[in-house]
Amino acid sequence: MNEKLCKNSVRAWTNLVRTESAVLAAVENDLKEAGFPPLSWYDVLLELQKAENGRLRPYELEERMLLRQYSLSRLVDRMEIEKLVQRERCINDARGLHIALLPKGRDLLKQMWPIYSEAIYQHFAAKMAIGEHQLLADLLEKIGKPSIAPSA
Amino acid sequence: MNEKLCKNSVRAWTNLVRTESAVLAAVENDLKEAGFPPLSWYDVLLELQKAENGRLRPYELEERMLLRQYSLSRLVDRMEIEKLVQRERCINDARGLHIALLPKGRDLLKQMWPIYSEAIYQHFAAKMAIGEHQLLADLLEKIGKPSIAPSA
DNA sequence: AAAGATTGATATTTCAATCTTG
DNA sequence: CAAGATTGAAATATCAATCTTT
Repeated sequence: MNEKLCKNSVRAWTNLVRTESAVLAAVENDLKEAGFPPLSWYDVLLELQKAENGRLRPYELEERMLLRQYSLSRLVDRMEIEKLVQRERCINDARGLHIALLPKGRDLLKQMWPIYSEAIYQHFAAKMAIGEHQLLADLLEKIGKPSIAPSA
Repeated sequence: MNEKLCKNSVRAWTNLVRTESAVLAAVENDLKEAGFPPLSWYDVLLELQKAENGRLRPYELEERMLLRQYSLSRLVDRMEIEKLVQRERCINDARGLHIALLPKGRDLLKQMWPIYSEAIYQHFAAKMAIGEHQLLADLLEKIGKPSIAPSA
């Protein structure tokens, strides 16, 4: 152990990594069995749909999806081939692009949700009591935020 | 949404995936900056150390680490090259192997823990209040278990 | 045929440049 | 030079087939 970490901290950490991995694999598997692409594709489409005008700059997508630049660049390559999204030159800043959601991408989003939501329910939500969903959501949100006031 | 999923269920799911990904990336980054191999190497070494005689069958490691057979096979290849572990023929069952922890692997485990535990503390444990560590650990454990009595 | 494990071919991710514009 | 984005080469992960033993 470590002077700063108690048994429950380590147990929480281990469970976070193992549980996420197991549930995510189960959900991805359900999507694949239904003939759908990976969750990362869904995430791109969803972020674009939530955005104003159905388009975002690559760096905005990277921030929201926690991806590296080069990962996203190649993900967009594949999605562009399938006509789900489309790169567009940016007017304000000639260094940049917009990634735009295409109709086929909007359709895929709609088709995937029934399978995806059922998988989330089966492999994740159904395991907890009602109040625990909010409890878990709040706890995890806390972990994502800075722990202490940023020092100079 | 979906008739079965409420807003908090979806929020919990999203936070689980995003938070795990962000914290894991931060921890992996600290290990790499200290010149250490990825966490998956640590996990293999730790499971072997916890096991009787410091050795396990590949399929036992796969179960404990949630890896596919072929992933582990190649992971062990790399670790064997570094003399951290060693494959040994299995006496009882000639189809199988044992993977044995070597002294160099035991040392690496010891050297990595200070960096690893500090990273868990900084990026994860320090974000929560004392009682919340156990709360989170228990909640996540629940999700890993079967939801209903298995039907026939 | 099933269980334990590995391997060839392919897809994806990662690192380290690279290119273009602000 | 820094920011936005991409790319070649190398590392890793995945799928499907394979091999050996039960």
